[in-house]
Parts: sequence; C-alpha cells; structure tokens
Amino acid sequence: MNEIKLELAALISDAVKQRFDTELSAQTLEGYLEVPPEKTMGDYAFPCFRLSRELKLGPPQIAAALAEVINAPGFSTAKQMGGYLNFYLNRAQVARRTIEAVLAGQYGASDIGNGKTVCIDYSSINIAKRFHIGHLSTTMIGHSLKRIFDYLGYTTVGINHLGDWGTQFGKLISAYKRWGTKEQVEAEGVEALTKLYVRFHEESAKEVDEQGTHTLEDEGRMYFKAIEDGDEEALNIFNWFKQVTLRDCEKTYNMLGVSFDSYNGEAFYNDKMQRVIDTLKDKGLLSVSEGASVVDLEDEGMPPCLILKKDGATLYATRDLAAAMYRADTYHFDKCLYVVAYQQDLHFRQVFEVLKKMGYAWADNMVHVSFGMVSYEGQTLSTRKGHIVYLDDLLKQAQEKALKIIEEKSPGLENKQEVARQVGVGAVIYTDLQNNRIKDIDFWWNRALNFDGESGPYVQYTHARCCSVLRKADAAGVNDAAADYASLADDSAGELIALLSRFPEAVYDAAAKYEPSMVTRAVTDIAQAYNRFYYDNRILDENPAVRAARVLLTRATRDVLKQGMYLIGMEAPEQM
RNA sequence: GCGCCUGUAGCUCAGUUGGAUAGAGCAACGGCCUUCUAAGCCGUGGGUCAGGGGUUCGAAUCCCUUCAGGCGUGCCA
Repeated sequence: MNEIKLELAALISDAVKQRFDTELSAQTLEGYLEVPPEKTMGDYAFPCFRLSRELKLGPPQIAAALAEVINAPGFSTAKQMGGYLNFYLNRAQVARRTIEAVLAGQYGASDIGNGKTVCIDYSSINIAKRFHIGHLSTTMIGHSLKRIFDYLGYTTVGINHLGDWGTQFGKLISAYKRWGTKEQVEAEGVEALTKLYVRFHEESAKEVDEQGTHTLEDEGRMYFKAIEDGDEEALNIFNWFKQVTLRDCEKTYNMLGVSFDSYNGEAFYNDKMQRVIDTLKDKGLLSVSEGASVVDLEDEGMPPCLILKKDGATLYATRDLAAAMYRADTYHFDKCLYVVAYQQDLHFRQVFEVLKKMGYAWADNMVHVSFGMVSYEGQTLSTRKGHIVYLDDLLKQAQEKALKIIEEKSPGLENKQEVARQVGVGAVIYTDLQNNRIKDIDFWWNRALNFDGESGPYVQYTHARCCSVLRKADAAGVNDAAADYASLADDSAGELIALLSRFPEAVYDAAAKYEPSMVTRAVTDIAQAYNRFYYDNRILDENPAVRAARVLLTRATRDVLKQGMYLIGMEAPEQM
C-alpha cells in the first residue's frame, strides 16, 4: 500500500537473509516499521527487539549488523540507533515519487474491493420524526464509509432502513383524523405530524388521568391493525405520511450530499418474516419461554433473543433477521455494516449469533459499527423538554455564521451564498467525523460552530489557499518539467510529503476499522503541514526550478485535501 | 447483580494494535500582515495517562483488581 515502506521492508528482508540466514518476508517486516518520534531519528524506524530472541543477539547488535549491509544509495541510508535501525530517506526522491503518485490521480484508491459488495445500513430514519442531531452520526459515518469503500473498489449498497412500522403510526392516524387537516400536513410537513403525535400523547394521558379509560390508545391500536390488514384508507394516510417525511428529510440529505440505494425499511420486511420463523423452527432453534418464542443463547452468555411475543406478533429482532437474510440473498454481500448507536450492541450481538446458529457462513461478515450517544448541553436529547437541535436549524446557523465571516473577510467573493453553504455544512460534518466514533458527543452550539483551529473550515481554507496559489502559478506560466525536487528537502516540505505519502494508509485503515475519523485526522494533519510549509517558504517568488517544485507540491496537497474531504462527505470550495 | 463501553492537559480529543523525551485543537497570555488567502503562522504556561498490582528489554497501550461515568439487561425500536 505504501510502496516506500514496502521497499524499505524488502531491504531489511534481504539484509536479514544475508547476515543471519533467516527468511522474513517483506510484508511481515513492513508491519514492524514505524515513524520515529523525532525528525532527527529519520523517516522510518525498524525496531530490532522482536528479532532479538530468534536471532539470539542484542537489538543494537542486530541493528548495527543490518545497517552495515543495507545499501541503497539514492533511496535511503540506514543508521543504527540503540535497538533501532533508522532510515533516512532521500527526500528529493520521496518528494518526486509521492507527488507523481498523487498527481497521477485516484491517489489512495485501490482495487482490493473489486468484485466484493458491502451493504451499509445507515441513517435509518423514523417516519414522522424530524431529522435532528441524534441522526447525524449514523448518517455521516455511513455515508463516509460508503465513499471510502467505493474508493477501495467495493460495490456499495447504501440502505436507509426506514422505521416505518409500529403502533405509533396507528396513533398518528388516530390523531390526524381527530385534529389534523390535509392542508396543515402539506404545509408544515413532518413538523405537523410531530405536533399531532405529541397531542395524542397529551390527550391520552389526560384521558387516563380523568376517566381511567384508554379510548385513544385503543383507537391507535385499531388503526395500526387496519394498516396491517391492508385497509385502504388507513394505508393511504400512512403512505402519505411516509412521503411527507421522506420529502422533508430529502432536503436535509441533499444539503449533506447524502444519498441511498435502497429505502427498504421495516414495512418492506413484513411479508418476509414467516420465512425466518419457519427456518428457525426447522432447525429446532425456537423454544417457548414465558409464553414467547425465543432462541436460547445461554451457551453464548447472552439473554435469549425474542422472536415472537406472547400474542404471536413479531419483534425487531425478527425483522432484522429477515432483513439480513434478504440482503444476503439479494446482494451476496461480503460485509454487511450496521451503523447504529452502541445502545443496540446486545441486540446486534444476538441477531448475529442467531444467524450463526442458523448455519449461515455469512453471519461472520456482519458488523455493528457502533457510535456514541448524543446529548445536548449535558442533557439527554428530548423533544418534550426542548433538549433538541434540529439539523436544518443547525445547518442554517452554520451557514449564517459562515456568511458573516465571508462578508467580513472576503467581501469581494462572487458566490458568497454557495460558499457559505459549503463551509457551514462542512463545519458540521467535520465536527461529527472528527473523533473516534465510539465517543459520546455532547452538543454545544459554540463547539459545533467552531471555525478555528482543527475544524472543517480550517481544512477548506487550506484547500482554498492552495487553489489560490495554483491560480497565480497558472497565470505565471510555471513549467512543471523544470521542477527541482531537491528543493523540497527542508523540514516543513519533508513533513508535508511524508504525510501525503501516508494518506493511502489512512484511507485503508479507515475502512478496516470502519473509522472515518482517521481520514478526517489525516486531512487535518496535511492541512497543518501545508500551512507551515506555506509560511516557511515562498512559492512563487523563486527561481523556475524551485518554484515549479513547490507548485507541484501545492497541487498534490490540494488534490489530497479535496479527495480526503470528499471521503468524509465535505465539499471543497476553491475560494473562500 | 450481570454484560458491554469509556476514563490521557482547565475543556474537546489524538496516540501508528507493546517502542525512543505522551501530542494537537479550544480557552489564557505574548508575538507575526507594504510580500503567494491572518478562517492563518510562531511562542509561553499547562500531565500521578483514574488508582493499585502484574506480564517484559520496554506499558497510556496487554492481564488482574478497585474506583468513577455511560449504555444495556425478555414481550418498544
């Protein structure tokens, strides 16, 4: 993946063979290579401690012995330092190779996923609920993973597993028929549905308080039964609610640049659950416990997985089993990812275990990509208590702030609104994908709208800065062919190039660990390194050879920043 | 009670699967725009890596244990 590392590993492999008559594959050794903590210690280090026992020699002696034999003039010199073998790369050559690799395009892309399919279940919104900050992580992590796996050659299937089934929709119909109007729902969209739902619960609670009756609850159940039985009126209203919700959410998705290949949700699997039950019965996995039908998982150290309620109704595990089987049949996936909060950890462990018990080999390829909880200024998200931030409000605020800064700093910019949108949305996306996904997120407005330091706008700004330099370079007619790569040997250029050379690993690792934040971090580090380089060096006011080299490095940086931002779902304005 | 996760600077977090003197950003303070975008750059201060044991050449990282917090733990999803 990193050809420079692989080449070093090959050198070590040869040296080990020559001096110690021992075979160690370059691939194994590549994994041992690390980046030293200090620049003075070289560009890569090979710790010899692990070889010590096998070779029956002290690490420093091993390092010294290898250093004597390794000879790669023009590429790298090796030096023993304690138990380490440190490599000092020829910076001009690394610069040339890295920049050429980047400018060849598709940098960091791969064909390792060719012929393989990965299903990604993400966002999975509920009908009749407004899109809020609690939905952002699943949406953006999933979307980013989709782009990352695409980039690595996989066929990806983005699935929005809609929450479009359950008694709550019967209640909603009941509320609509009592207090709603078509005009209001059409005009206000999901907001109107939410209001109806809230009112239903208020009235229902009042009714129980005052009269001890459950008329409303019963009516809600009745309407849900009507949906289940295919009653035309109920179904029409329900499908209309669904359309209204999707129409609203589509606006948010468009803003975020997110899309899906399938919207098959809970309702879709309604007629596919009997197969699950039959199969479980056939395989003798289903047992009755406390009146419910369950799959016992005691041997696996888990509570039983509930398949059917006492009354015979299915449960969400049943639905997820049906969905998994359908996806296996339909997409023949190599991996099936569920981007769902860690609260559902046990649920997925149970579902995956049941599939394994059913004998499906593909059950091992199911992954719960879990992420942390979102709270609002230290408190649990709650619509009722007002501890909630809707995403369109957040995006609007972010854009307004971006616009204000643009008016202040770049009053001459042509497409201010468009850039404000890109920057505002970028800031929100960046913040969401900045940290390891397992971390809980406590939402604070001032943090979400942070445009300084490690932030979306920072990376975008650096990209725009590169674009600006390149526009001037084009105008000046810089000749690439004249580039003197040896002029990129200073520390800040060297650091920038080193980071660029490691970008493909970041993309690969992000996929392997289902961790988009690794790309966010790589991109941030590159932006930081470029800004240092930019301040340490004049780019355009130089002799043609140096100028060309620095312009090429700027172009490579621009390309990687743009690609990296794309992979995490951010847009990259060329001016801001 | 049991299970899973988390604990690193005042705050938010990195830390390359066990490597060299633990790093960024925010906040605070001090510098840098007649020169390619100052949404930037440089510097200063700030640490018992939650505590304690262990494993070994070496531990923030692995094991045991204690503490603190979050989530889950049968008929919602």
